[in-house]
Amino acid sequence: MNRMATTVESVAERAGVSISTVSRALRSVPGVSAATRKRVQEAADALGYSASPAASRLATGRTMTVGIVVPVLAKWFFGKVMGEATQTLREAGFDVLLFELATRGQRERFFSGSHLHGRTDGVIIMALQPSAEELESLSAQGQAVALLGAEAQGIGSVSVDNIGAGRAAARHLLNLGHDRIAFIGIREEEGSNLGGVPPLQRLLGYREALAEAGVPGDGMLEQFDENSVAGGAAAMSRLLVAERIPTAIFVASDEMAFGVLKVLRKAGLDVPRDVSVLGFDNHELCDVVGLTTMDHEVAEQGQDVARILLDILQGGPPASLARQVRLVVRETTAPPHALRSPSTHPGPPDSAGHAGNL
Amino acid sequence: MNRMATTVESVAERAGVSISTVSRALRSVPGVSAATRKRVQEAADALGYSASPAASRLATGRTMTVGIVVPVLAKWFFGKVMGEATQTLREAGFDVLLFELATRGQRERFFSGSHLHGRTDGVIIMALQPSAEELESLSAQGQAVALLGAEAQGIGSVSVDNIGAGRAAARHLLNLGHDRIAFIGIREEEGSNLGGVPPLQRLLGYREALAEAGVPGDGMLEQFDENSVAGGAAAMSRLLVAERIPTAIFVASDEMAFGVLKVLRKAGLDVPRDVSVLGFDNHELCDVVGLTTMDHEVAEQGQDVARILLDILQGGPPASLARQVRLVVRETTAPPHALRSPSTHPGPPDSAGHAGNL
DNA sequence: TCCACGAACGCAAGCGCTTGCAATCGAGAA
DNA sequence: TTCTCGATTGCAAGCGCTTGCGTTCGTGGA
Repeated sequence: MNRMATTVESVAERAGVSISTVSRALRSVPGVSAATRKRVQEAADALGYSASPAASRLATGRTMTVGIVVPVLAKWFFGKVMGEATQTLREAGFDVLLFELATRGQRERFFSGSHLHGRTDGVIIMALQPSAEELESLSAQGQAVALLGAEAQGIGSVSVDNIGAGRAAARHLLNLGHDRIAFIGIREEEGSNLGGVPPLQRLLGYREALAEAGVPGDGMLEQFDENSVAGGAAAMSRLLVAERIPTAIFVASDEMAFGVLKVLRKAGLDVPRDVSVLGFDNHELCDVVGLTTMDHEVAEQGQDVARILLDILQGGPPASLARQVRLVVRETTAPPHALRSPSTHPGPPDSAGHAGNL
Repeated sequence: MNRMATTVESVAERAGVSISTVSRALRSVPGVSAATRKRVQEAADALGYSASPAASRLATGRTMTVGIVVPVLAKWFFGKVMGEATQTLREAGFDVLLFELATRGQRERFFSGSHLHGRTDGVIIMALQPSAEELESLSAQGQAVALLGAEAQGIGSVSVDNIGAGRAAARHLLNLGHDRIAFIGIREEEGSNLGGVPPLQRLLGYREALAEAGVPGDGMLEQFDENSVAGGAAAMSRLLVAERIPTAIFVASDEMAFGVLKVLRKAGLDVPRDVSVLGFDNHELCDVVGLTTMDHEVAEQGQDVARILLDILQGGPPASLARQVRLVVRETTAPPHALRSPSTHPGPPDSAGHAGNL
C-alpha cells in the first residue's frame, strides 16, 4: 500500500471525479448521486484511503476526539469506568485522549493552560469536582463537559446518591444491632486531587443514620486517610487504640476496606465475629474476600457519562442522572458478638462457620 | 480570553513581527534574536495563545501523539503500566491516545484499517504478540512501535524472562519439598486477544524445573482458563476432582490466584497447610491476602516501554530490554503437610498459626 | 570609506481537507 | 420544441501553521 501518496486527489483521479465529490461521498454528505458515491467508495477502498485527521480537523474545527481525565489509572474503579466509557465513545466514532492528573500540580497545570483547545471536542472529568473557574476555562476552550462523581450547575453528570448510600450502609449495621460504628473515609491528600464531595456525602449519610437511631456521635470513630489499601490499614490502626474498639466499620471504599481487613486479621480480631466491615464500590475482588459492600453500578456509570457527553456534542441539553446504590451482603457483616443467640453462633471459631475472610 | 481569535496572526501583530517569526520564536527554532523571541513570548502569553495542533500537524506531519493499545483497561496490571507510561510520555510533550482491544473482532478491525495513520507518531502495544502482517500494517502507517510483554525482530520491546521466572517459581515449590505441583495458566479465549506467549513461556519454565528435578509431568495438572478471578476459580475447581489433589499450585497470574484461593477456602482446604499457592505479578492486593508471588517490576516496565518508544521517535535504534523477576515470599507457600516436623507444625488449625488467608 | 558576509526576518507556497457558490446537465412543464 | 428548476458536480477559497528561499541590515575586514 502506497499510503504515502494516498490522498483525496488520488481517489478523485481513480474515481474520475473532483476532490470535493470525493469528500462529500465519503462522508455521506447529501448532494452526491448513489452511483458516484459507490464508485468513489470503491476507489477509496482500493487505495486503502482514509482522510487525514489533521486536515479535516483544520478544515472543520471538529476533532472527533474526547478527553478523559482521571486522578489515577491504576485503580480498579477508574479502569472499569474508563473502559466502558472508551468503548461507548469509540463506537460513536470518537478517539479518546487520556489525561492522568495524579498530583495537585498536574491538575493546576492542566486547567491553567489550554491543553484541550484544538485537541478535543469534549471532556469527561472523573472523580474530581471542578471549580467554577476551571469549568469556565474548559468552556473557553470550546469543550463540552460531562462529570462523573461530581455535579455542577448546567453541566452534564452522572453520580450516585452518596448521602442515601451512606445512610443505607450505616442502617444495615444498625439493624444488625451495632451501636458503636466507625467510619473510615477518603482524605483528600495534599498531593492528590480526588474530589472530596462524594466521600464527604457518605460521611453525612452515616451521621444522619446514627442520629436518627439515637446513637451518639463520636469524633474518634471517624477516621480519614488516602484511598488505598495502605490508607485503610493506617486508619484502622488508629481505631485500634481507641478507648473501646468499634464493633462495626463502614469504609467509604473497598480498597481501603481491604486494608482494614488486613489489619484486623493481624491484630487477631475475627471478622465478622469481633468486628463487622462494610465497604463501598463492589470491587471485583470483594467476592474473593467476602466483603459486604455497597454496589453502585460502576460499569453503567461509565457508559452513562459517555452517552451524556455524546448527546451534548450533538447539540442536546446536558443531562444529569444518578445511578442506584444497593447493599451486597457477603460475609464481613454480622450481628455484634454480644447479641448473638447460641443458635446463630457459628460454634467453635475454627469450624466451617468461621468465615475465614482474610 | 478571546481564544476564538487567538492565532499566530494576532500574536504577530501584537509583537510587531511576521507570523513566520512568531512560529519560529515559539518553537525555539534558530534564526530569531533573543530580543524578539522574548517579545513574541510575552505577546503569546498575554493572549493566552497556543498553536492549533491540527494546523501544525498538517504542516509538519508530526502529531506529537502516541497510541497505547491494551487488551483491557480494568485490570490492575494494565492500569499500572499505562499510568506510568502515560506520565513519561506526557513529560516528553506527547499526548496519549487510548485503544482498548477487548475482542478479537476489535483487534482485527484495528489492524486491518489504518486507525493510526495521521493520528499518532508511534504506538505502544501491550500484552499482545503482533503478527508480521500486523507489524507491517503499522509501519505502513508510519508508526514507530514498542512492545510490552512481547518481542519481535527489530522492534523495540520490554519484557521479562518468563521461562526463567516459571522455572524459579516451580523451583521454589520443589525446594519446599513438593512433588505434586500443578500449573494454572492463561488461556487465550476466543473473544479475547491476550498475547499467548508469556503465559506459555511460564509453563515451559515450570516444565523444565520439574523435569530437572526428576518429577514426572502430568497433563491433568496443567489447567488453563481466562485471566481473571473467575477463570482461576474455574481452573482450580477442575483440579479438585483430580485423582490426587496437588500439594502446590503455580498460577500464572495473581488475579487467577485469588480465584484459586477462594475455591480452596470454600472447599475447606487450608492454605498453605493443605495446598501451597504461588502467583505472578505482585498485584497490589497480594499483600492483603498474603499471596506469595513473582514480582516483575510492573511500574518500571511502563516507564521503560515509553522511553524506548521516545528514543525511536527521536531516531534512535529500537532497544529491547528485560526486567527482573523475583520471588516475593508471603504466606501461601510452605512445605507440604506430610513433610512438616512437629515443631514447624502450627498446632491446632484454629490457633494464631493459622495463616487465615482468605 | 567601501564591500562582503552572516544573522534576522518576511514572503509565499504549501500541508490535505471542507464547503459556499457557480456551473452544468437532464427532465418535466408550457 | 424551448424554458425552468432541481439535482449533481466542480471551483476555489480558506482552515492555521511551517519552512525554503529571498531580502534587509549591521558589522568587521580591506
